Amino acid sequence: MDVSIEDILTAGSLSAAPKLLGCFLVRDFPEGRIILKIVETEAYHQTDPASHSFRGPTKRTAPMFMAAGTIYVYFTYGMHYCMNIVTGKEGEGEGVLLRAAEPFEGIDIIRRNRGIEDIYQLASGPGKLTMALGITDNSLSGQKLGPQTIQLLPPDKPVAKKDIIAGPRVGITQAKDIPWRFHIKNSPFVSNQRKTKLN
DNA sequence: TGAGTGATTGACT
DNA sequence: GTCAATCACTCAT
Repeated sequence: MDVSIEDILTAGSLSAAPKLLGCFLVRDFPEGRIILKIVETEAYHQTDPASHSFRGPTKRTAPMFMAAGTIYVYFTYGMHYCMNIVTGKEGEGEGVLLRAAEPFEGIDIIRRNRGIEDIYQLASGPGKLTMALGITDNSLSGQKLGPQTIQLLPPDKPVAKKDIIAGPRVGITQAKDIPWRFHIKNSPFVSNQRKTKLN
């Protein structure tokens, strides 16, 4: 079964988020190539009040309304960047937040980007993930995935459905039956969830 | 024009 | 387990 990245992304965020698990993020540095395997994602949709796109496009969120495959980087909490991949059709304001990844190749370079050694801490959170990828500003926001930026490659073998955990977020009133958050079962690389209210 | 907010992290108790 | 740091962006005056 051959599923292209394009097929995954154009299907919409709720469909794309679980399918992006196991995909690889590739970025080339002068020192070499780094590869990270996505282990945790979160879907965002214009109908989600928590989504940046909820109130329509602004100067900051404009990339989220661009074509599928566009990178949307935003700055938050005064110190952290988060990376989204735009999904769905142009103008829909859908995206998938990359929350955590497993270092796969170029670990030395990732360690240098992060400034720490612990492999389980290299990309186990949205802010850490961007840092591991060498994202230190929002210059990638609005650009397309690709060799000049960051490449997204399909999984070597698709993640089995039984190994994907879907967790609905709490605290939202709309579409609360839809699970927005996905991660790979038993992966030690998923983000630290101490702060999430998963009662 | 200014106050409030937040899809987090890491340091400290 | 608790809390401060820090700033772009939004919304309300």
